[in-house]
Amino acid sequence: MTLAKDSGRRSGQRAGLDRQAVLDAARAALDVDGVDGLSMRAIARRLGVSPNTLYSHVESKTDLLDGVLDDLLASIDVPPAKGDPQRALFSLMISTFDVLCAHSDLVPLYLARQGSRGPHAQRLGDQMDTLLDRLGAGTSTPQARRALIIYTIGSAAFAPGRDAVTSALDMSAVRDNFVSGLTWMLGGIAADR
Amino acid sequence: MTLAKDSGRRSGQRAGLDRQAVLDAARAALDVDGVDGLSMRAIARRLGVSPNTLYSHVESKTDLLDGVLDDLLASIDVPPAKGDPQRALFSLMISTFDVLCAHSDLVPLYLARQGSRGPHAQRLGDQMDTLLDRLGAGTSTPQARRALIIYTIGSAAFAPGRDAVTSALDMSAVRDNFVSGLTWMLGGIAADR
DNA sequence: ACCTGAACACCGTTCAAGT
DNA sequence: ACCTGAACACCGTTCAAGT
Repeated sequence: MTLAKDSGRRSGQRAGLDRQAVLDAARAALDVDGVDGLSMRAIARRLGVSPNTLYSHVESKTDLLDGVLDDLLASIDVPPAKGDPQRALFSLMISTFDVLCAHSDLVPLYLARQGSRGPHAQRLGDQMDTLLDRLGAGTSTPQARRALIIYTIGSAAFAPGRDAVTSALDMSAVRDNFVSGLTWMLGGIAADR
Repeated sequence: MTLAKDSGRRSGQRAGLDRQAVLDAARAALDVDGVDGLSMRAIARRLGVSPNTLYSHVESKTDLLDGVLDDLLASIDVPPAKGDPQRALFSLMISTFDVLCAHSDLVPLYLARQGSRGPHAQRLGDQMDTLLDRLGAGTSTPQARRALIIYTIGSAAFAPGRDAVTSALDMSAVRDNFVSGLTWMLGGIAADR
């Protein structure tokens, strides 16, 4: 029943973990048990290891959450900066929304730390900047980027969570609503040019 | 030093609390210690009462947070629905942003429960609806309301927290940035009419 | 009805010690 | 360097009992 609780390991014996293994276990815990599964002790249990060994691979719970989050952002496909920049921005933000929505209960924790500074978040921000420049946002590119990020992350946080009773119809309404707001905002940005 | 820890009360003796007294203590704890002060045990300590007596006046911690939040929203001044609806919406959202910003560390908890359904939140939503109708949003009024709420709450969540080292200059830049996005979004909504 | 002590099942993190 | 047991200082909540 209890999976690998007493693994019979003595003090000096290794379990063969590294940072990525811990992050992977955290993601698995998140997928199965939601944000409640993201406790140090639950992750350690899942790895068959005592809670404090996580600190050999991760600085703190905050550090772990940052890692999980950036791993999540890795699965956003960044479209090439060709063609209509407004269309490209549109699909980039929708991709981000979809990925974050799949873990909407994690997003408020994300917000609490004011966004990640991980490499994948950086990559997304850079791509947004070049697209906004090409759209003609000019000197207001940083403000536009920030507004789009806030709206997208906020929308994902407001999306129905994993435990909510939500029909596919409700979910598509939420998505349509996100698209409406995104259209308004992008339209406003483009009109300023 | 420890304020009213052992108050010498025996089992049957009342402390004279009611729901509002608990909510007030919670707000005081929030103002002094930030969101970390918002634990049942810390609030009880502040009231000189044992932790479990809070459950005589509050259903759960979630219920308490809802109460604190709606008390906060009460201090948003809702402008009369006269004059230019776009200007009125503008100032309504900015008032909301300012109030939420004063407790930006609370906002992610707010988001996690997808907004409050308290009486004051209701009042704000109703006012937004009438203003959006007067702006000519028509059938897209619900989407516009939702987009504006998400952007405003998200912006407050992203505002620098109480412990961050933030100059007044940074804070006003954050506010200016919020205004930029709000302008774009309102412009987009009005242009659809 | 309101409050108490005690308990339950948890947290994140640190520390000394073992290999 | 990686892992352990034990401990510290917390959580939210429930339960039986007292007035």
